[in-house]
Amino acid sequence: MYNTGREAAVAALWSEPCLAAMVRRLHRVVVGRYDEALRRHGLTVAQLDLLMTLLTADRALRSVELAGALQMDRSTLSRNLARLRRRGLVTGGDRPGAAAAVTPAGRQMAEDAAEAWLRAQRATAEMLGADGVAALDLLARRVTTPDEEG
Amino acid sequence: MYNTGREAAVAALWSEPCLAAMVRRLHRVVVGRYDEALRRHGLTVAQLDLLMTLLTADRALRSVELAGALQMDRSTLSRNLARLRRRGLVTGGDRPGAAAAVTPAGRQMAEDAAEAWLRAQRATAEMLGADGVAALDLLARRVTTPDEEG
DNA sequence: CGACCTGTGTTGTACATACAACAATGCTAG
DNA sequence: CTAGCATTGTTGTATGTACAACACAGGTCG
Repeated sequence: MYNTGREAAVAALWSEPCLAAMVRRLHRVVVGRYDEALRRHGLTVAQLDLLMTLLTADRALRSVELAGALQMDRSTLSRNLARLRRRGLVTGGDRPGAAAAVTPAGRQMAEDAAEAWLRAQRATAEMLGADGVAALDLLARRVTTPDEEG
Repeated sequence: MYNTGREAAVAALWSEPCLAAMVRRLHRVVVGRYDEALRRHGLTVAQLDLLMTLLTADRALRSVELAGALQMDRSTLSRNLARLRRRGLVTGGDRPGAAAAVTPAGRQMAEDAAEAWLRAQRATAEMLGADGVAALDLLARRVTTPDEEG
């Protein structure tokens, strides 16, 4: 008999829940909550994440390092950074070798959004449950590439 | 002393890892893997998910039901569906009350992609580990709204 | 029968994301 | 000092996502 691979794969596709589908659903639900909470502060959770990554880094980061830290594509980071730059929330990072930095205005924006962020953080933790938060921690570690810097 | 809320929130923002940031990172890494595996078959994992949701549903679904099942916005589903419709992979779902259905071509596309999907599924399971997969299962359940149909 | 309302799908706009291709920078070798 | 070259940032294009606002049924009530 001629088969195997394909038919087994088709059977699995029909019967096994797709891990990516689970991740996408989780993403829509969780990110949606944060974005809703942050909306009136004029930030998305993606933008806040970028700002906080820069603010809490132990040194100034170039674009490529920031992209590596966040495990996102250079081009994605370039556009995210450009949006914040246009609004005066970050400077630099727009030339090879130039580090990016959060401006005082950017820091102010982040701090002004802290309360809304914390409400979303708490509400989400409650939705997920303590074991859910632990599960997410585990997954985040599993997908995080150890940064190779010294 | 005057404070509390705001300063505590700012302190938390600086010290607590953001759950949404973890979810976003997980999303980028996992979905990226599936999309890469599926690319040469002309499908994204989002599209495959949509097709399989329709194919495995126990009855024909209208757009609003499909959006509910996937917990995504009506407008998002409308565009995703429109892309597949333009390629002849689904029909219907374009008028209030009209159910959407996968065409034979759409089904063929999904089945042709099954092996690539399964490779990504297995590789991802290995990356996450058995406990990671269980963790993701738990999270998916926690964010899934029980559909209220009867 | 016709005028509303309600629910459903689409469209305008904006953001997040990635791949491919391009541009700009800086280093290195000659 | 200049010509390559590798690295890094941007841009073109496409998808996925959501909110607001609009368009389009279908049902109800007068």
